[in-house]
Amino acid sequence: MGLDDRKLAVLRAIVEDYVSTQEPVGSKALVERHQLGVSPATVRNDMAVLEEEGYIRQPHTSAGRVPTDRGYRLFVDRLSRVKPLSPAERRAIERFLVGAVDLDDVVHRTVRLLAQLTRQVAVVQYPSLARSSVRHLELVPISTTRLMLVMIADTGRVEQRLVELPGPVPADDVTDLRRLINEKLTNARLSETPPLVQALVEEVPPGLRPTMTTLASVLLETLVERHEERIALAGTANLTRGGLLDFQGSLRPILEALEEEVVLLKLIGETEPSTTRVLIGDENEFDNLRAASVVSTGYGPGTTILGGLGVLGPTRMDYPGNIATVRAVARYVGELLAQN
Amino acid sequence: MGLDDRKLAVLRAIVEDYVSTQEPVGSKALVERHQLGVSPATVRNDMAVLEEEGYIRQPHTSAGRVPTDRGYRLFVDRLSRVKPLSPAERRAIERFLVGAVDLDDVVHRTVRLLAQLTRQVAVVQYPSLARSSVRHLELVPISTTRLMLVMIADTGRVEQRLVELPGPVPADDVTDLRRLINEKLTNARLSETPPLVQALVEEVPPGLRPTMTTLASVLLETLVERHEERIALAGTANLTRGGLLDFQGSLRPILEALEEEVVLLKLIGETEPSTTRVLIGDENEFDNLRAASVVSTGYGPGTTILGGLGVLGPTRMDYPGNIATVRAVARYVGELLAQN
DNA sequence: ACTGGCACTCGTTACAGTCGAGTGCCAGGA
DNA sequence: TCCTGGCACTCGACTGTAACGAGTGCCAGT
Repeated sequence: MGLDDRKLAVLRAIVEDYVSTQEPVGSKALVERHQLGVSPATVRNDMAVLEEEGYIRQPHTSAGRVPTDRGYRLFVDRLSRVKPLSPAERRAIERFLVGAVDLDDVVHRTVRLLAQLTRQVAVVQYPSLARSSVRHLELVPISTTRLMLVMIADTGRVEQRLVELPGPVPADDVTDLRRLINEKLTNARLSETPPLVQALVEEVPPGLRPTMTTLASVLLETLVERHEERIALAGTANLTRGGLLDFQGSLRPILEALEEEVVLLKLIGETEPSTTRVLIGDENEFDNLRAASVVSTGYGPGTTILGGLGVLGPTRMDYPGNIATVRAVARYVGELLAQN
Repeated sequence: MGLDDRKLAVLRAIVEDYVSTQEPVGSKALVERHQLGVSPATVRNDMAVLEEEGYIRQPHTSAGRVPTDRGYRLFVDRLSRVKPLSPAERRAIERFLVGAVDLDDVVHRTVRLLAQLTRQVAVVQYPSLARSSVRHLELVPISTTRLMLVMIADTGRVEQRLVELPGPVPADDVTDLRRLINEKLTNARLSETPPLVQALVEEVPPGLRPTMTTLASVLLETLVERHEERIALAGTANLTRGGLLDFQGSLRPILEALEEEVVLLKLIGETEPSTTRVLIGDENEFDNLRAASVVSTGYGPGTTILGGLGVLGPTRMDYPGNIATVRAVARYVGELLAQN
């Protein structure tokens, strides 16, 4: 449909103004604040077309225009100019992330940083187990019939499980098992371990067979089935900015969605390498989040993606700014993990 | 002063009605809904006294009465009757907590359970490190100059830290160190470890002295200084119940407070053994939480207190019910940890 | 193709009036 | 002495009306 350059410029101006003022924007205000070079009347005609095409709408007959989800989509795809981070922001990122002592610390600092910079709700997924490798497996005897299985991933993530053995196992055997398991599994990708674990059961001396079988089932559970991805969240208080105009007056559905890890994972976890994904309002598959937008991307050392991170806020958000920030933070975190 | 039995009964009735209806309660409605045996006029006189004493107040001249923080306090201390849990609730608790596979799981299930039963925001502190003992310390070689130190506490909590060694250390020495450290520290209370760690440095053969010194400082940091208590939260969506009448219209300060772990720890972490603490509105030391109440208690196996748990909600909350629930959940969690 | 002008819409605000829940007080009765 | 019924009063909530103004759509003119 005929959307000439000026009409696109008008849409861009409407989005930018509405995002910053939070109020429906009218034709007069528009020509005053942007150099469009035409009169309000002309702008009104353009607006009428934009409305017909579904990019903007009028809350009330006598009010200005507001972008629709479709309008934001067009804005994000074709109209927004990249907004480079300010030096202050770059400095903030570095200052914030330097000095993290362990993985938990990195994730916590990252999520807080994101929330602070974007003034939105920030979500960071812990490095996904499925995509990492085994650095070391440790068997710690608790009693003669109980072991603590500790798995250390190359990302620094640590998982542990208590194992009830079928019968008493002497310390020497535990040592043997530990050696055997580490020989076979160290450096293996977690997603590739199941056949290796199966093979382990076969290789073990007959006396240890029952013990190894028990261990194997726990191993599989810990390494693979238990995809319990962890998530960190920060900045929920930012949801209350903008009075209750955003989110049509009720934070309830948003808060509910934020409590479901499954939902958050779907939102930020399914990212293709080096893309920044933007989900606007309706595009979201969860009813509770129809009034929200999500900007997310993957992070990891180099080109590997270990997890996702992103921000969630009202559809009326600063897309260019948030996209830039999310990307920058993801890159810094990736570098940090690479040093590990 | 003279608060005779009937005046107290009136106060109790006001609290109960206000909590359930969320609306200022008038004298007429009171006599209708409770068997007070007197006329509205009499109740009005009593109300006048209660107001003078600061237990209730009138939002507007022509409205009913609402309890003040002081009124709730009196209610909690002297007027509320214990509300036994319903069988359904008991069943819910058991069903919910059975089947937890590890500590993380226990804590997560507990906090969700609490939120669901009380319909408030639930907070659960992870078993405090300071109060637990060392079950095992593991040294995992990552490279010749790097170790992963893993500490397993008797509560099932696991902490790990990466250690950069001053120089390469052969595997045999690592084994020796592991044995030595475990000999001295296993079963020690974390709060009592510092002198033991110091002693360790002296006992080690001179060749391992520098390595042990490095290890010691990380150990101290991990075991003692790094009091990084962890917290789980659930049910924030419950804050939006009761429209925006509670919390004087703005969730902001509450949400901000809930993001500060320090604040939460102060709220639920400082509990004396087997007491249930109730903080009502003003009594709270944080300005952000002036409009909220907190019911909290400690939990742990037997009489030891390993951490705190509780709920946070509007001052207008069902104190007897929440107190009963918090206590019951704490007891069940304690039993669960004892089995460990 | 753009612009100025004009009639129109409709949400917002202000104001006045009514209604009613709830109160305080008082005089009378157990 | 304590309780009760009655009564005047207060004041927030709601309703209806009117004025205002931001913003629009349309049209005729350049």
